[in-house]
Amino acid sequence: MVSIGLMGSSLTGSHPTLSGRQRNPRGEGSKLRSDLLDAAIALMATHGTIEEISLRSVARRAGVSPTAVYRHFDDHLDLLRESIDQCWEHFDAVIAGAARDKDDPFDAFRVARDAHARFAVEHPGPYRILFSNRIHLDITDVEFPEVATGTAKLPAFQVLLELVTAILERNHDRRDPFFVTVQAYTSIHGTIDLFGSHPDTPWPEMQLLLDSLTTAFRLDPR
Amino acid sequence: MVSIGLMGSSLTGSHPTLSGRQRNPRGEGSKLRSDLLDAAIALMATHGTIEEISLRSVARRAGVSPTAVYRHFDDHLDLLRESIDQCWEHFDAVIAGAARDKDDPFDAFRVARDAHARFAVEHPGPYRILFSNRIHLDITDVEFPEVATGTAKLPAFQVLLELVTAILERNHDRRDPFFVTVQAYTSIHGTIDLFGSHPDTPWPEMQLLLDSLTTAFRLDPR
DNA sequence: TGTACATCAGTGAACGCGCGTTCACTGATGTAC
DNA sequence: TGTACATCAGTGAACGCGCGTTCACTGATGTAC
Repeated sequence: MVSIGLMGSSLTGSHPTLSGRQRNPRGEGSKLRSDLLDAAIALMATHGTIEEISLRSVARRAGVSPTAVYRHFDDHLDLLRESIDQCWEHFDAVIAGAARDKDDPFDAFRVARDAHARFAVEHPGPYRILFSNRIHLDITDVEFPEVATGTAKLPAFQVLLELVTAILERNHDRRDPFFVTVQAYTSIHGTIDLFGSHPDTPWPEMQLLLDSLTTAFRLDPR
Repeated sequence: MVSIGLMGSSLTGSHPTLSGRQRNPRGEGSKLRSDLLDAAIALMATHGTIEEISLRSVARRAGVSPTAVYRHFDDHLDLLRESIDQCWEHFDAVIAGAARDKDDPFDAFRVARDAHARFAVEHPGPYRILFSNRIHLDITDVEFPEVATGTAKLPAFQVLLELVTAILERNHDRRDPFFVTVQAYTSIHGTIDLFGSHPDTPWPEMQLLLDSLTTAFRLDPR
């Protein structure tokens, strides 16, 4: 197993409704900040939509009054934004952590790919919030802007890109690594997303499907 | 072009805020029903999330008082459910309509695939609402249940399945048509979804990507 | 060593808002006699 | 042909709720003198 730094975090859903909370000692007020972020991420797990996560519900979950939130965040939106950033960090750490152990790029790719899928299966709420197609709609009064999408800062994608580059080199394959990575990345995501959105459809085994995609994109050793 | 039955529907975003509406004549009260569904779908286009579509906003959009909604729908949830069903019908009609014209299964597959992508690009809000991974979370008090997912009634998928079956037969390809269709379907969806959720990333041309996927899955004539 | 005070980590009441839903109603129009 | 009445397509006021945010506050704790 890999040290991914989210054991004990609320992503694992371990501590449910921490109430009976007592005031932080002097100088450690910023602990509430991370408690609130954890609470928000825990709520992602049960809601799967940012819009449903209210400031008050986060405060409630953290065992604190709504007004306390304003000591650490500008407003509701700021709280959500920071929570999502934290969630991305978890995700990226999982992918990068999984790949780090393997020397062989073929192994590393498979492991990273599976880590991506496992994250999505184990944390469907956060995954949905991170990835789910929140499109730029040309309206002016957007209350929930494109918090999740950020400009091209996709460390998990970068990891895959490096691995694919190494694989193509090993295979003396002249295809464009970026293009192939996009193929792989979108396929992995699409598989996960459709499995999640149509759970009643009798899909094939996900592992089988992921393997078949890797083969179709010629990312196996040849 | 294909007759897909959504010209003039609010999916096209044509009529903006129909107010100044006057009472339907006797016996035609059910016109309001479809007006309300149209209004709801129009709001999908600007919101991209069911949770943000309130009963009152739909009524407002249709130029009618909130209480009028109850003449045609049980409650808020019923209204949303029906709207989404209507939206699925639009989508399925687009895919089926696109494929119907072509005799050659290779052509038909490409056209259906592109129609899927075009729908997603042109109607990102509805597409997101239809497809976006609303996972079954094991909580009891779900206010917005799995309206979008329905059990395996995916006519658009069925269309692709038939085309892939025909293609494999033509190519004397012994692979399982269902499995290959899943590969193709998830890849198409994944591409669309990631393009939508990371619009700032400099992805390759979508058409290029879709073609490359078709090739990778060996769905071209050989 | 004692005490005044500043700082820190919060709380609690209150606000205006939009929401889903209820209830009693209005007023035009077709129909039975 | 005239009129009473039922039906239909809605309206408008009111409710209780949770929300984001504001404001003034509380009470424990460290620190300066």
